[in-house]
Amino acid sequence: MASRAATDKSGTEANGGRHERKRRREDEVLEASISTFHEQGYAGTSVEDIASRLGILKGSLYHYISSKEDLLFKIVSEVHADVQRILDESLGRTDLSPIDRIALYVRSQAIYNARHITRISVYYREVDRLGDERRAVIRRQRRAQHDMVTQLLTEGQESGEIDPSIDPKLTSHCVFATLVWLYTWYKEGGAITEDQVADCCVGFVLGGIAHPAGLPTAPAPE
Amino acid sequence: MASRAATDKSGTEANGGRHERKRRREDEVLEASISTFHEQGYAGTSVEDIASRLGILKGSLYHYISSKEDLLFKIVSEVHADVQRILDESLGRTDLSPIDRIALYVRSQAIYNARHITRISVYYREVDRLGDERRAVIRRQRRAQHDMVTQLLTEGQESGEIDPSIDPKLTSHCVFATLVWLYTWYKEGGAITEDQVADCCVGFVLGGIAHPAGLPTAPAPE
DNA sequence: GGCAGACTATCAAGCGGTCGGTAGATAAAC
DNA sequence: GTTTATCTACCGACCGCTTGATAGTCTGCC
Repeated sequence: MASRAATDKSGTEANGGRHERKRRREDEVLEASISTFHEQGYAGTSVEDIASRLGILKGSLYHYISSKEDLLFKIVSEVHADVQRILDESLGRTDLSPIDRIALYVRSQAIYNARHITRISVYYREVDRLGDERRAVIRRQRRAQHDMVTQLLTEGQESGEIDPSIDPKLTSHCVFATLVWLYTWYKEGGAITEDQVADCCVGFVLGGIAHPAGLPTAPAPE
Repeated sequence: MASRAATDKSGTEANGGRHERKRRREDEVLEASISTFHEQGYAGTSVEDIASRLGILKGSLYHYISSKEDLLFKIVSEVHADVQRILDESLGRTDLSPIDRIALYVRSQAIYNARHITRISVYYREVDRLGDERRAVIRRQRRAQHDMVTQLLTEGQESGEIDPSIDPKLTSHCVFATLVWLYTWYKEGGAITEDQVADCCVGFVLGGIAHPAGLPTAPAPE
């Protein structure tokens, strides 16, 4: 749904491509895992839970997977690739100004997140359940993404579009926050459309980084 | 630390108040649970893990707790009370304008979150592990908090301080996002101070909701 | 008839939780 | 001031159940 397009490479058959069907089943396994991990959490999900969702028994599921953690890693990797693609596509638009690139990125990512709540939720909540090495890999990749946004903010400051007084590193965390947090409150198929959500996020982020228009200084607490 | 003040009600003894010592131990149990839940997640934490952290055996820990879920509920309730207090204190400042109240709230909550990363992390990540009824209670309380911020944003729109084109309901989610997401990236005791974090959050949020043409008193160029 | 895909049976480990028991401090009784 | 009773905090073994994972068997499609 989210990542792979239907690239039929079987020459003769109409539907029953060998590898095609196997790949489709593997996608179903992944999909079932994502839903279950989303609902119950990784540690709270048993392999049997996933198997039940697929209508098979636990032992049968091991025909497709090598371990539970492997499953999580596959999910996280796949989502990461999606997120990276969105980031690359937006930041690669050198025909746009920095702030327009940010707007494009926020909009694209917001819509993706609204459309794939379960994936994003698992991607951000369950990384720590991976083994040490794999977790380190993901963390490094994520830091790279953070650096890309930070760099973009810095460019915007240099070009005079973005408030020069903000800290790009800290602020990019706020940008991610706005986007990621969607998974906790947005309901697919509800009254709020993806576009409304995207508009809200874009407006919030752009306002948060734009040149100050004489904002009031916050009073100190207490 | 976060919630209870030291109210010594033992009349005669200097230190060894009976109930005082028991209460202190209960706090240690809670503290150890918070740390372990934060590091390993609720489902990934065994009761034995917590007991080990306290230097006792699992069976002994049940002298203080009635169940694992009870422990989580106690933590969540305690943190919720803290968060509610911050919200009440900020929104109760009727001497301040709506936008100043928001700024105060964001600053107070940001500092609290930066100071209590582990608590906030557990509070927001592990609610779903509670039983149905308890989860419903917390969810209802949280929605009430959300409504309070939404209401405040609406007031700000009416008073002309806040961009009338934004959706208060959606935007308050963004405000919470900025604050809560802190637990994923801020490190206590690092190079970044709590004040820097708070400044960043306040700036980001105020920018994200401010009137696009600037404040009535300080109109912006462009 | 070969093989993918499902089932059955089983394992060792770990889980939350219970229970009988005890060492030591405290407090009351004599 | 010694004995007796009570309480707190903890131990360590155990129960019933679930877990992730493995191995062997059956079945039906190409």
